Amino acid sequence: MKKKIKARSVPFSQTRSRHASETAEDYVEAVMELVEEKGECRVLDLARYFNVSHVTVSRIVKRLQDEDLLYTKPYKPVELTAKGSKLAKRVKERHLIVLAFLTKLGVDKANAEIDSEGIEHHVGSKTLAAMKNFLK
Amino acid sequence: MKKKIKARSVPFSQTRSRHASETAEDYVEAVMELVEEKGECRVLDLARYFNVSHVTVSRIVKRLQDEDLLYTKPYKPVELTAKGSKLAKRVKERHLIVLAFLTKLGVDKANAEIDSEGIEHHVGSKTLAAMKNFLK
DNA sequence: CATCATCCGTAGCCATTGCTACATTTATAC
DNA sequence: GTATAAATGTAGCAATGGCTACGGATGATG
Ligand SMILES: [Mn+2]
Ligand SMILES: [Mn+2]
Ligand SMILES: [Mn+2]
Ligand SMILES: [Mn+2]
Repeated sequence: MKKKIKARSVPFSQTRSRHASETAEDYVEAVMELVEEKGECRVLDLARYFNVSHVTVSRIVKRLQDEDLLYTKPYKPVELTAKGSKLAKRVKERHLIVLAFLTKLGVDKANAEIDSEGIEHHVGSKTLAAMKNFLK
Repeated sequence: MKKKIKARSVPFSQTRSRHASETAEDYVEAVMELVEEKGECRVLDLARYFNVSHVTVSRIVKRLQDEDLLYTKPYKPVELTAKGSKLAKRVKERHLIVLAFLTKLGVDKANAEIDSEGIEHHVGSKTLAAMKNFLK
């Protein structure tokens, strides 16, 4: 009889799917923060924020506008749509929970900020609930 | 005076860098596990493991061979190099710690397996140490 | 209002990771 | 040994997200 190989395809498929939404999540969160801090969010603000070129930002903003998450016009600031704003709030809340969780776990601020920026996108509802519970 | 925008580029740069190593990490870990479980690791084993086509696997194996992590010849099994084996052990150990950590935190097995597959690549040495400490 | 610096768009390149379709090699069955 | 099945390779396409180079638009300065 053939040896059974443990099915591991589900976690990998889920991880790929999460990576596919990662850019959208980071961008709407960034736009929300930049609008709060500066009053408006320009392409170059996002480029500096993410440390990428303005070309990369411009193309991604266009795609997210097609997905109805962002709104902009040529040479105008980038704004959140209603859908984008809703997503941004969810994403930011999750990010803050992950950051607070790592901090309470004993990770220093700098490393908690670095690691939470990646971890946030891989935290499902069950894990998020467990983190919230730990924080109480 | 212009409002100071908090510098957030470091976490994003680090996250991009971690994503760039993610495929290599997952592949060497998979090869190690498949060799352990089946005796050898074929291209199609990896395709089923990751739930991607054999073409995707074949191209990635070629790249990782160039990076001296894997070794193979046409129509032959895929093997780990010394460098790949060393990386696989580190990666698998980290993965197991993250999985055990989530489980101890109260996350069910299925979700812990899904989330840990993505989270593992964003856990730095400080966070890993904090998780290990929590497990004690 | 003319100039200049800044911001932004476009063209075009690359790497990575997905895919289907088809060709070839290897292993299995008869 | 030959036919068939399975595994692997190759060709070629798409989406995403990096980049540089260049040119046009916008806004500030004088
Ligand atoms: Mn993030
Ligand atoms: Mn974030
Ligand atoms: Mn993984
Ligand atoms: Mn990730």
